[in-house]
Amino acid sequence: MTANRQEGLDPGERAANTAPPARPVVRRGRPRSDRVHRAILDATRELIIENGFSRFRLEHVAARAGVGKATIYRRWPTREALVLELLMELASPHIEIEDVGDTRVELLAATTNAMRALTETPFGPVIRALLSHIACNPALGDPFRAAVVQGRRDAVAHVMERGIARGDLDPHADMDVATELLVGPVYFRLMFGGELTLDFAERVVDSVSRGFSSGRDSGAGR
Amino acid sequence: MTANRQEGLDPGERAANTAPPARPVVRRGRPRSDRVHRAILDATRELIIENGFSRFRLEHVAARAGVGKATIYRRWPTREALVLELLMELASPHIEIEDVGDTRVELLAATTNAMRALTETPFGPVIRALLSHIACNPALGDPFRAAVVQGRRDAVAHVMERGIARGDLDPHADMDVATELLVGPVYFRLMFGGELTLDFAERVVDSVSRGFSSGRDSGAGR
DNA sequence: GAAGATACGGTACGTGCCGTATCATATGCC
DNA sequence: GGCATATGATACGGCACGTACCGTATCTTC
Repeated sequence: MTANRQEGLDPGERAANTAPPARPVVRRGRPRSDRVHRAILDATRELIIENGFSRFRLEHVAARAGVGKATIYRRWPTREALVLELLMELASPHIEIEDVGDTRVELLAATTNAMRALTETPFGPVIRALLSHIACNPALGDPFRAAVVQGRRDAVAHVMERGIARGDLDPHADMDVATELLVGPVYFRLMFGGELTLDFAERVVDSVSRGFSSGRDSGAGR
Repeated sequence: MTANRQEGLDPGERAANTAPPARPVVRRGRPRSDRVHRAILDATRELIIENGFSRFRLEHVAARAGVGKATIYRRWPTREALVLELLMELASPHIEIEDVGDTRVELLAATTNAMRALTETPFGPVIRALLSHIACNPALGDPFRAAVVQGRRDAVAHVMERGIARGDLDPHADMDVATELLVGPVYFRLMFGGELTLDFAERVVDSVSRGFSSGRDSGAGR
């Protein structure tokens, strides 16, 4: 997420594209300060956690970061763009699921990774404050979904494939809803209350693995 | 709005509680107009759906409802309180799950009720806009959880009990995470993208019912 | 039926923050 | 050393906030 803020003066070249715009190799004049960049992102994180997004003011960011307002606007066109960069930065470390050769452990990791990111890192308070905007504002939601959510889906899909290859999972297990089943409950509790504990994660994973159905033929099974 | 016995309580005194701001029954002077109350809530619903919560302006509500701004502030202390009342009003019709004698149908109803409320009624856009506030602001979240979320939990619990009694569900099926498993995926997709279709609901319910595990002993099962 | 109390639609006001513009100064590259 | 750009500061018009008043309308109480 670093090293791409090059608004404005860049001649013609960059359409709003997915690829991080190649920074022009030669750049005359005073270079932008990495210290300023970090200070702004840090202040953004702190203030969102303290006040939520609705009371999040760029003027407060500038004040806390010890920076002029214009310096922020020079780097990010909107406050959504600023917050998106923060969100990506915080989310990226908690996506991947290591192959440890044990399907249950890996399924559990899908749930606990999401859970611990929410409970033990600043990602939790930040995304909590941004849920509505991710859901309502495509400028924030679309890039977030493309990167973070899709990353999680891919990670879960790999776990499922490995589990099926090992014979631990039903080959007909529904990959298309696996992420929803493993991670959805965590976000449900984030929004609507309830403990986010290891015990909860284990119950979720066990239920998803074994299912609710009795052995009988009638009723809940397909 | 229901009459509510409040004796000598000052009308401005009431905390933001589950009940609408009920006035003392005996009240001198001109009474508050129910027509105005409705017009404000209707305008609120329309404007949130049209513009989302972030561009939701009380001045627009006043204009569309044909009402003075002060009239809104006289009834609700903050715009969150106003929107909370709307939210409660919209949520209540989609909670209960009828006993139809068929466990799968009832489990499916737990998921589709939540889903259809989000896709086919104004509840969807409204709660989407309020997710952050519900997650972050106890003044909004606590009453919502107490009424709506707990109501859903109870409904799901009854479905589970009936399913167990019928022999369709494993008596050890984990009630404590059932709501999360059946409804969590729906809210996950509301926030993070993906279709909210009947097919999706059926996949969720079938997966929860049958589980991912193969018949084998190793791996994913408990 | 009169008097008092409160709600009503409307308007004006001070405040806070937005996003932009423009300073003088600082800092790095040639 | 000179140039180009970044930086912190400040000022600006604009919008919506939340409050405080109007004059009027509609109830209850006497």
